[in-house]
Amino acid sequence: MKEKQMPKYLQLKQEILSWLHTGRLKPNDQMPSENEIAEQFQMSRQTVRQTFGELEQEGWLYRMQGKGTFVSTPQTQKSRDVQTIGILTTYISDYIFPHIVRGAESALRERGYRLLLSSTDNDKGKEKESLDMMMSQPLSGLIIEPTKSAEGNPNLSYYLSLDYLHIPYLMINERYPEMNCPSLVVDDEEGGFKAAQHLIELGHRRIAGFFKTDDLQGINRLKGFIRAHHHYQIPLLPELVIHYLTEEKRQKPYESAITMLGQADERPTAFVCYNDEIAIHLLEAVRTTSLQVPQDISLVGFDDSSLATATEVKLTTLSHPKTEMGADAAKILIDMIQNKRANGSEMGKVYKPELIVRESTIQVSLS
Amino acid sequence: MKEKQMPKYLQLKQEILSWLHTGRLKPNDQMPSENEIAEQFQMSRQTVRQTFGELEQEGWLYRMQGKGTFVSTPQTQKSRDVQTIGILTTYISDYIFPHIVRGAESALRERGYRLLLSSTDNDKGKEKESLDMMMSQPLSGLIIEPTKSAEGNPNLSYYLSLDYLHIPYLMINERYPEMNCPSLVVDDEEGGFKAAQHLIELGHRRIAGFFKTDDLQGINRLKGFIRAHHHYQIPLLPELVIHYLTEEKRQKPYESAITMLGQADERPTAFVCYNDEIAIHLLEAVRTTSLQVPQDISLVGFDDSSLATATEVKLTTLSHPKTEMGADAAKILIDMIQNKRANGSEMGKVYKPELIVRESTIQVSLS
DNA sequence: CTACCGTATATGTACATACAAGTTGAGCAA
DNA sequence: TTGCTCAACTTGTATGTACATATACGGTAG
Repeated sequence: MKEKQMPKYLQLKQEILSWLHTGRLKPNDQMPSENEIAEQFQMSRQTVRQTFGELEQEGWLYRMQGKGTFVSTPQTQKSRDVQTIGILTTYISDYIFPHIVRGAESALRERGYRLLLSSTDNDKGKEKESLDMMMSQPLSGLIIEPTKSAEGNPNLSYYLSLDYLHIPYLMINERYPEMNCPSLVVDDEEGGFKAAQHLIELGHRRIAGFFKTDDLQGINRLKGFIRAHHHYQIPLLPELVIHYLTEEKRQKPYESAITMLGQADERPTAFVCYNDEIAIHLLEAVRTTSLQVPQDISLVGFDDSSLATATEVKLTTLSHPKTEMGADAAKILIDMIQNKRANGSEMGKVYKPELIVRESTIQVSLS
Repeated sequence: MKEKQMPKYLQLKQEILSWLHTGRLKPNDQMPSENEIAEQFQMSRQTVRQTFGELEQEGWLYRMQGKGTFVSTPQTQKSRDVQTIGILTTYISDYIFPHIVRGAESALRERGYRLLLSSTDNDKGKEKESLDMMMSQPLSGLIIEPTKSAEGNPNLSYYLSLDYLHIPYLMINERYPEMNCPSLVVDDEEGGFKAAQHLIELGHRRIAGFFKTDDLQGINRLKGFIRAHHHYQIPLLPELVIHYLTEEKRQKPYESAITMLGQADERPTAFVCYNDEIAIHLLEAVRTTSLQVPQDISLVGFDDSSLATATEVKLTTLSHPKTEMGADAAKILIDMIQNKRANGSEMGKVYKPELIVRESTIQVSLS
């Protein structure tokens, strides 16, 4: 009797599970009563109860006092094959993130994955919290848009624990060389270059730049902006380069622009803006003076957001993959999950931004 | 002895859980043996086993045959109490939904819940799919923004299964009287009324309305628009009321507006638009003629989105709670979960939209 | 027909006992 | 000291009983 190795209550469990799997018992069927089973299998009712107790815990059965024991409905039992993927983003509602999330969501849904969403509000503490909550239940993969990237990677050690748990992850909008994961980024340096190049080719020589410098995105755009000046051998005037922090975005660029526009003799003829939001903001600033866009000031934004075409003067801007990036992230992550390639920084992608010329930039009058 | 209502094995469970929470027992501490507990609490060893069994199932304890019973390490135990809540929305990236999601997400995260997000793209089939995937693992609650509401509730039977599973849910932006759940809605009829009222009080008499009529939101706004005309005894000209479907939103309102503006003698003096997006669109339409906003045409939008202030002429519009609504939905849902009130349509909320007067509406010249 | 009351039967709680099986450490023998 | 046995613990399995409590159903009084 080799089967004796398995305790009776487990043998009974196997037997009942086979009834369920073979369809001998269907959802909502009533089980034989505890006493019936006990008699049939020549065991005591308490042992049957032990078996039923485990099967109830695992969701196969449910019991109703006075009525009997029943088989659970399928959705409660076979919950196994849907996997979950998390997205950790900085600001859910701002700007272009909804488009990224949308791209990822639809790609995931098509492939039968669920999406967990959490935002960090660019707060390291919240980032840790969010990671904790996400990993509280089985997670198949994670898409991360990191927090405050220009200051390094605060939760690095935390992300490394993902490696330990063999949870594949990738990063969007940012790349950390020290982390061995794919990253999907826009070549912001190229974007900054193209923005400045476009204006220079239109004859502009005094170009102001407004860049948020507490994330790598802003710093890279600024780098490209500077490189274009060097490349075309245009002197870059320090007083025309404004950098600001996230907290200052409502005031500093606006006020700096007003100040610049007040100096009639050394006034810039074009603005390159960190993104469309700031561009719209500076468009306002220009309007408060007697100057006009694009006649007096040409304006270039970034990201090709919905704001860019909402204005009367449609913004010239640089494209951002948005939805495509989200969808790509989802696809690559699923590929990593299915092929068990938990690392693979070679799977990343770099998107080249395209210049979209609209109405906010014109040839400068050669006087 | 009122406490006698609770079975002994549950009383013991509470007691032991309190030991864990107060730190009297720390992770990896050894528990007293089953016999010791049995003697201390004057109960049989079997009863203690029943308690220990549940606590082990729930991850608080682990047992080693021959050695004893021990307290689990934190990561193993508290993985239990993170619950998941789903949001089912029509379009993730459009317009105001990101703000709703953001409000809900931050309220949920504060309270230790995770957020599952899924969008339906206003497709009944996808709605069913999304529901399936969401419920494939334990779900504590669901926030639903229903699909195509003006045509009835296609997946009604599906939602009723939520009742059966005792999953609390609520609806936002829409109310179905036949469903016994709370709903958070904006009083769109009131909004439509206020928009028209504002223009009427500014002296406008020929007011055109553009309404999307394949959801209740649009129909209610239209209702309010009509009611205002009746209330002020202004004749409502049928040719000035345009209704369109979601698929037509890019062409029909725009073209209708152009046509209207072409008729010099019977030209309307104001537009009420279904939302800010259409308002911006019609602002474009006006610009293509030689007319101006607000001098020739006053314009009222809906929802107070970011688009409303992106334009040169800031839009007069009606407020929408957005973030607040998302946060409220999350709070109410958590309340329902914690108080086991699976039904409770009385917990809903109706938001009164406020008129936000900006630059796109002016007093009509009394000629 | 309705309201009420048993009865039968189901699960829920509680206790007692017995033995199996794994762990530990004391104590003894080589 | 080393290696062994064995007693004394632990948890695991199994069975027995008893009573509480919820449900369904049939019969009876009104």
